[in-house]
Amino acid sequence: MSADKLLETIFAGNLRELMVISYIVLGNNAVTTRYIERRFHMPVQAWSALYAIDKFPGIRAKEIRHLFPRPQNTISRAVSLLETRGFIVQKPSASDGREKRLFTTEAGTAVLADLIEVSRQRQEELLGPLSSEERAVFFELAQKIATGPDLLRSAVMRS
Amino acid sequence: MSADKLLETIFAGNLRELMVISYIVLGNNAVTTRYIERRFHMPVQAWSALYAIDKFPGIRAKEIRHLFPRPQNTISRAVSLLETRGFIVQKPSASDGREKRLFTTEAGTAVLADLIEVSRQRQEELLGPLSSEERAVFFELAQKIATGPDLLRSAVMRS
DNA sequence: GCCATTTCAATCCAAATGGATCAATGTTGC
DNA sequence: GCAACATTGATCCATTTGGATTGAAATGGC
Repeated sequence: MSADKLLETIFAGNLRELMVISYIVLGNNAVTTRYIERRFHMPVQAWSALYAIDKFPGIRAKEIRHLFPRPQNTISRAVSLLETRGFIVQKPSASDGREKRLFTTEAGTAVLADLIEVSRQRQEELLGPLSSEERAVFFELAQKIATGPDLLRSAVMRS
Repeated sequence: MSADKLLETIFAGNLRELMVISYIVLGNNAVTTRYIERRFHMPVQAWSALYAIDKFPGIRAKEIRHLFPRPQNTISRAVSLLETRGFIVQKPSASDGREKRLFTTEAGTAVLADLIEVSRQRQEELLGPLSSEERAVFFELAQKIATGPDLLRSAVMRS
């Protein structure tokens, strides 16, 4: 059966919304992850962390998790990698000795500019099928889902 | 800074669409993946494969990749796990000795029913913030993105 | 002030991942 | 018909992952 036919059937089932989201993300990740690793020699979570640190100078590692919900040690390693590369510096927090405040360096800002530009282009490509009105609607609805009460905590799938 | 404030800022940036999609998926995966592993003792890609095999009896391993774009060996291992568990059987294709046609067993169908039910409930939970009209629009737009020409092949991020 | 508890981030290590290779089978060109 | 090439799916193995633990620092109860 052709790929199109397979997709059409899956996207007509009960789980269509989960399926379509999963498909978009698996498909996009295959492209994006490999590219970023090849060109920038860092895992995606490192660039995510760099983006967060640049947007919020002085952010703490644990706060990055609020933006990119990944395991704690993943962030820890990403931060450590960014520091090794000289893209960020860590300054112990004045108010709490356990915390480290994170800041981008000039080198970090420079590499981030490239990362952002290529990501922005990729975003245009990905959303190419939508008109600008559709795109705005899509974002609005996705934001509602993202900020909904049950995204991170499920009653159905409670652990 | 509060988690809400952080998100608000990120969702106001240039990369807002990528950020919101990434946030939804990372957040949902943290919940879903752990639950499925604990309750069903299988990785997510195994249940995806089971779902595909049940929807398309006789599907080949390579075709599953069209539905769930994962590395080939990931599918291969998932299929092997499902067979070990007795959830599927493999029958060598009559027309091509390399191919194996995949079929669910009764045990496979039974466990899949539970998986589908809990996934459907999770889907309702996740999409709870949307009205049914919004939900239909969201799906339609997501499907456009999913079936767009550049999802799996990027000009910007060509490897 | 002191001990128990909590919180932050680093590290440990068993398990999973995925790019690369391989073996088996099919297809093509001649 | 056969040699070169392509395709399917399994396996290899170096790297990554993430749950669990640890260590260090802060907080709370009394």
